[in-house]
Amino acid sequence: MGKATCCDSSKVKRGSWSPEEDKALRTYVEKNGIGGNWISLPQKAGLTRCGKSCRLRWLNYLRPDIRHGGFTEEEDIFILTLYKRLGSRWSVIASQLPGRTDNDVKNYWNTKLKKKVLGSSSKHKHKHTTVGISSNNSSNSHESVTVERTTVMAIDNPAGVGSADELLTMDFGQWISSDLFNWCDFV
DNA sequence: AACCTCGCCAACCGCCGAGCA
DNA sequence: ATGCTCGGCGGTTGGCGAGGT
Repeated sequence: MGKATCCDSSKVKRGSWSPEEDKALRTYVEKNGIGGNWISLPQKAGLTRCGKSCRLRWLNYLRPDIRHGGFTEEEDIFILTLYKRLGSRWSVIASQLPGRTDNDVKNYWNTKLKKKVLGSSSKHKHKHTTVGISSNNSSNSHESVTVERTTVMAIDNPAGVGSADELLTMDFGQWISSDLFNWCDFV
C-alpha cells in the first residue's frame, strides 16, 4: 500500500522526542493502554506525532521492561547463533531476549557484533577456538527465556525454522552452556 | 582551541501481511 | 474477490558526542 497514511509530514512533528512528549505518551498509555489503535492515540494523548512514531517510541524506549545497552557475552552468542539460524529476523531474535527490542538488537548487531564476527572470521580460521563464556559475570544466566527449540536444534535446516508457534521454554543459561553451538560455527 | 572523523543509536522510511468492510 | 486501514518489520539515515589530529 506504500506510504503510511498516518504520517503526513506537514502535520506531524518529527525528530527526537522531548521529555514532555515522553511524559505525555507514557502517562496516556499507562492510564489507558494502547487501546488497539496507534493511529488515533497521538490525538488522544495530545501529541502531534505520527502514530507509528508513538508506537516505536513506546516499544523501543518508554516501555517499563526495556533494558538498554550492556549486552552480555551470553547475549552476544545468543544473537550470533540465532542470526546464523534465522538471518535478520530481529523481532524473533529480540523476543528471545527479555527487555531487548528488535531495534536494540539490530543496532547492536550493525554497530558491534557484525564487526566482531568479521574480525574473528579473519582471525580464527579453524574451528573450536574457545570463547570466554564466563558464568561469573552472567547476570542473565538463570533468566528463563522462551527459545524456539526447533531453531536451536535445526542446525542444518535454516530455511525451515522461524515459526513462532513452536516456541518452547527453556533455561537461557543452560542453553548457553550447552554444546549445541559454538562460536566458530558462525565464522 | 578548532576541526575532523568515527561510532552509536534513536528515529524514519517504505514495504508487507492480516483483518475487516 | 477486492480494496482499504493499520500494525509490524527490516533497512537505512541523520544527529550527536567522543576521541583523534
